[in-house]
Amino acid sequence: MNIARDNDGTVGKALSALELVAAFERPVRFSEVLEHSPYPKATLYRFLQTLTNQGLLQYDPDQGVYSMGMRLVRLAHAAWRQSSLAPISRDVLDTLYAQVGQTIHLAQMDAGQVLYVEKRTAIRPVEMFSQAGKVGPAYCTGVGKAMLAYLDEVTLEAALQKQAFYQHTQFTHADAESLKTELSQIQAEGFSYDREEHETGIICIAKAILLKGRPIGALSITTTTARHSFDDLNEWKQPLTQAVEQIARAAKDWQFPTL
Amino acid sequence: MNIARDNDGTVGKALSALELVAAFERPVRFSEVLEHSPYPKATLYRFLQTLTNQGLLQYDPDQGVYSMGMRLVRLAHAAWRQSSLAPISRDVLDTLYAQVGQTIHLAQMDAGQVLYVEKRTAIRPVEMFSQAGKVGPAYCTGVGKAMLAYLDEVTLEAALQKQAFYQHTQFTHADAESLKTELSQIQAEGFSYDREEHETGIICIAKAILLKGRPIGALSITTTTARHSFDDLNEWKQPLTQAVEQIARAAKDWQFPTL
DNA sequence: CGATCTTGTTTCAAATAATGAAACTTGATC
DNA sequence: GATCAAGTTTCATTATTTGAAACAAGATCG
Repeated sequence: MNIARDNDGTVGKALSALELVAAFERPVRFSEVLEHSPYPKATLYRFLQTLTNQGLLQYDPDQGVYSMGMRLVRLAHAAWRQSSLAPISRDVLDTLYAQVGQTIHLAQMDAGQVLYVEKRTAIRPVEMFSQAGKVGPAYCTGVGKAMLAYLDEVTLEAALQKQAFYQHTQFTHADAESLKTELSQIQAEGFSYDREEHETGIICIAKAILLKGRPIGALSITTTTARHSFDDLNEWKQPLTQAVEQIARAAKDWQFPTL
Repeated sequence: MNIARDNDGTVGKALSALELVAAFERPVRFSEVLEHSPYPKATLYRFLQTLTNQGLLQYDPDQGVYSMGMRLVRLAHAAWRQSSLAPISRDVLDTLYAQVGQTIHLAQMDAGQVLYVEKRTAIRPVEMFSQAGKVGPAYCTGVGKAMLAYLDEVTLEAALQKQAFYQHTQFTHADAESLKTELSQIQAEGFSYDREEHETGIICIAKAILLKGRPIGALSITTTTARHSFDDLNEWKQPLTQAVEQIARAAKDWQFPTL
């Protein structure tokens, strides 16, 4: 396995064109995509045409705009069911939420980023894809750091390359060195914390879900500085650990794919 | 735009290989995929490799199995947000659910099939991707028939080609002719019904969501024969119509992509 | 223990598909 | 009616894909 190159011929290029459209987060004209594209006009044009034929994009002839296609939703449903931790963690999350009454996130690693696959919140019970499928940074979230802490040397380096180290708050790690120091601490301690590193006032405690020593996901309990102190977070260690262990056990049985 | 061919060169073939894996609904060995594949060994092998590199598939070296990749979930999140009716329909569905207290489905058309993008149920409030992304047949569901009824001649014929006409119950339409007769009736009436055509004991009333005369989705209220009669369904005509109109209005503002 | 499958991976010349500069079409704008 | 911008098509060149066959690595068996 190479160091994640996008040298996958036509398929790789077409997918990068798809990402180009996705990045806009709204329907886009051909010319807009072209501006952000490394491909010549005719080439990009054919990519978008192919992607549209394939249902990965949708084309609105009235407005002349492309948007993301619904076939992706169908495919993601299959992905979510067969290789996310979410389906097997449902009951565990329900129980944990009943115990702690705080926002809970279940995340997995994807291309160096944190991908949320399930969530429990009081505010709005049903939010579907608006929650699952969301991505976040790894270097400044509880779940992200929890998973990074258990990656092997090679995978970790690859993941660190992809971190932006954008200074979200004054507490955000500024570089890989600073982050690495905390990672070894997390591994020793078994718990990861977000101390307002991503958003001011938001703190969390997280723990990695391990399968054969490799992190297959992470679970976090989130709160605010207004309601809880850093020390309060530790009171959830026990229920969090229990939930993580239950998910790990379920994953082992369900021959879960390792990363 | 051609009649939806999969003559999209390498990209089309690679995606059909992806669908092949998706169809298993579980992690699969290379040889299992090969058995169901029209491609020669080496070709399929390279497809799976490329798809894995691209994160559309995941490969577990321990078990030697491929499963669907998490990149799909990330992409689908973008698709769901920018081109599904779900985000703009959230409040409308909440209101409708509060009014009728029955299971509600919001669906769109994808490749001749019904794709559910949002749902409200009493049983389990949060189910995420296990609900959204699900697909169902068009010819024997309320939402499916509602949308089919408003398709133009050409698109309808293409869609009808893709219907299986599997006899789920004794009430299921057996062929395109029988279905077409009902479609014109639905168009005249404005409402579509599922009279135990998909599952015994399950009935629903549905209505298409139109934008510029074209169906961009459909909304349905489902119940059981145990609790309601066919006539009872008509009591929901008013709230259903109101909800459909609200969604249509929201879609118009948000320059929603037409199918 | 060596022979024989079975499954997965690589090779390489031939076949095919992708590429992109440029020409062309369409429709809007001045 | 001339000019400009956006989108689409063409076609010779170039690069990628293709797949039969050889190869490797385990399993299974006599």
